[in-house]
Amino acid sequence: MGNCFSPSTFTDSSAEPTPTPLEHEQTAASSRRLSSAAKGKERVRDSLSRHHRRTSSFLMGTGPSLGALRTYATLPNPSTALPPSKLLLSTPNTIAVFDAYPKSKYHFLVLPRYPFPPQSEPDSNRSIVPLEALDDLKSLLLKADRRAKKEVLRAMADTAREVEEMIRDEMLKTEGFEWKIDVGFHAIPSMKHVHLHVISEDRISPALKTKKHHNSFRPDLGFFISIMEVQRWIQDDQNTLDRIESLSGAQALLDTPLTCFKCDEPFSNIPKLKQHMEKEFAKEKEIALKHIARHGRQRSSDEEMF
DNA sequence: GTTCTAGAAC
DNA sequence: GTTCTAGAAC
Repeated sequence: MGNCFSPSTFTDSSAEPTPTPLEHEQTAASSRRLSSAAKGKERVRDSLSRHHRRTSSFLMGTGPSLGALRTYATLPNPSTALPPSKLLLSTPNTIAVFDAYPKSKYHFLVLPRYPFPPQSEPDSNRSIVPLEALDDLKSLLLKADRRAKKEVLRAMADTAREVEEMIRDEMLKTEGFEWKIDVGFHAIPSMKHVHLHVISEDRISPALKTKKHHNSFRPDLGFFISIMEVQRWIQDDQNTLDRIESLSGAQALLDTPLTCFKCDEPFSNIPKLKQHMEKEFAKEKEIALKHIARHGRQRSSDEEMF
């Protein structure tokens, strides 16, 4: 696997800079300003409607960054269309991609593909869910039938497990020990197309810059929802509308005061928290490496991981 | 989702 | 004076 897996390459896979033709348009417009008042008004109107189209496309998640996942998920052949710097793996029903702005040392997204064929015929172009049901978790809960929900979530969970194994291999290679990995959804995502985060539990990354970043991945807060919890909702037939209401109410959780989610220590700003997370990781690594030196392994064979 | 930046916090 | 956050723009 080599360094194609290393977090440092994540930054290479980050989204292309947003093209900004606005400046050019304005220059061209101003050079013609005196030629004709009527044409001038026309240009202003054009420019305004272009601006509106662009703004609304961002809000609808079809812009260059907010709509990227939908583009990936609907590719007929992701492994030829996407470079290895973006695509980790693909199956008939799912793909796993590098998060363009990883919030930990390892951070991937698992997406259901569309069309999403039934497991019985993986090569068919038939989809057991409409595309609208794959907009986000809420849409999946509302617009897919129970059987399809379970199938989509199971396919995503299976791929997430595969991604976890790859991450653990890499952890062992680069740090000499393995640490926890979280698998879950954001209650309120900002990118279109339902995506499952597979993220190592260290929160050490240059792209983690704000309180909201940190809070949105806290495993204990409620904004980050483990896939096992979502699968329980469906398995136990819990009221879908109640679950969706709880998702919508999660926005306020992001304003929770900054504390280390491992030891609860409060911090007055992000740089201080980031320093602390480095220390937490160093401490965890030291303990794990000592344990391995003593026992020849990180966990005993009859013990559950973590 | 990120970037940019004004002004709050220090 | 510098650091940092939060809100608007994209």
